[in-house]
Amino acid sequence: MSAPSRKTDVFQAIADPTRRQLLSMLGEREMPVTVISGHFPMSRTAVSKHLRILADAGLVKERKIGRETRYRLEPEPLLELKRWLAYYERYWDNKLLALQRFVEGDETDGTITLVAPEENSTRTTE
Amino acid sequence: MSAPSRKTDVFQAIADPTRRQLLSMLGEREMPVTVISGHFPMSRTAVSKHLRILADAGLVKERKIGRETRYRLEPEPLLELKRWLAYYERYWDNKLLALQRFVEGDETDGTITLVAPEENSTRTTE
DNA sequence: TTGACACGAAACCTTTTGGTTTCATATAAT
DNA sequence: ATTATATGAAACCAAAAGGTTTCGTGTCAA
Repeated sequence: MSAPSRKTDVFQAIADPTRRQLLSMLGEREMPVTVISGHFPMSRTAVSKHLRILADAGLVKERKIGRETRYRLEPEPLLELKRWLAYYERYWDNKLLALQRFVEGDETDGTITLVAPEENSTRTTE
Repeated sequence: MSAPSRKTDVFQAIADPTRRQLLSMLGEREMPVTVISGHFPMSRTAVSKHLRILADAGLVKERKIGRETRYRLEPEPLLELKRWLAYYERYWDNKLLALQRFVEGDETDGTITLVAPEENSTRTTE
């Protein structure tokens, strides 16, 4: 059970450039919101909302220290991305693609059936 | 130049579950729009728009055959994702994280400075 | 105990997204 | 020629995303 019913999809979470920047920033060290938001051209509240989305995806963890809340990277959910990507690795040596395109040369149904992960097994949004 | 100024961001392109499904479907074989859209609970036009977004991200290639347009997977842009992800691999053996958290034990500025890729080098949206 | 600070929640606004239906055009089939 | 098929473009719409400002609450400092 590597995807423990997270509220937000990892793919969705990393789609936003600001959030990717947040991740790389929090990978370096744990940081409180005000400090983090100092690095962005938007309001603290906006950054806070991005952090919430990342937290909902399990990509960051929060920890309260006195009056401040510190966030840090939680890389684990990225494994889902890694697994997804791993499926496509097989296309990177173009042999398989070359074969397929050869087969596709004629109109018939190709009969090759390999099933990709995701969308059938990784239904987190439900 | 692995990111030849694509119109759409790869991260953005794969954020949508329908589009991920499209990719896995087109990885198997080249297919015309009507056939593809038969597998989805939405209109052909909607699927067509998703295909356009994928094409703008370089993730699919189109090829006209008579009156039909066939689409197929173009995996290359996924390498950007792979590179991005590779950066975070270093966190998966938790040694680095453990070290950081140890350092973070006190309040001082940590001095550890490793720069993540993305957001500085990979500015496609501009 | 009075301020100042750190933060999230709420209400609100604008732009983007994901979808629809309708229409135009190119190609194939009769 | 005429009709049917395959597809994209356009106009439109509702909901989601990404922001903002304002307000309330908890915590630290004087």
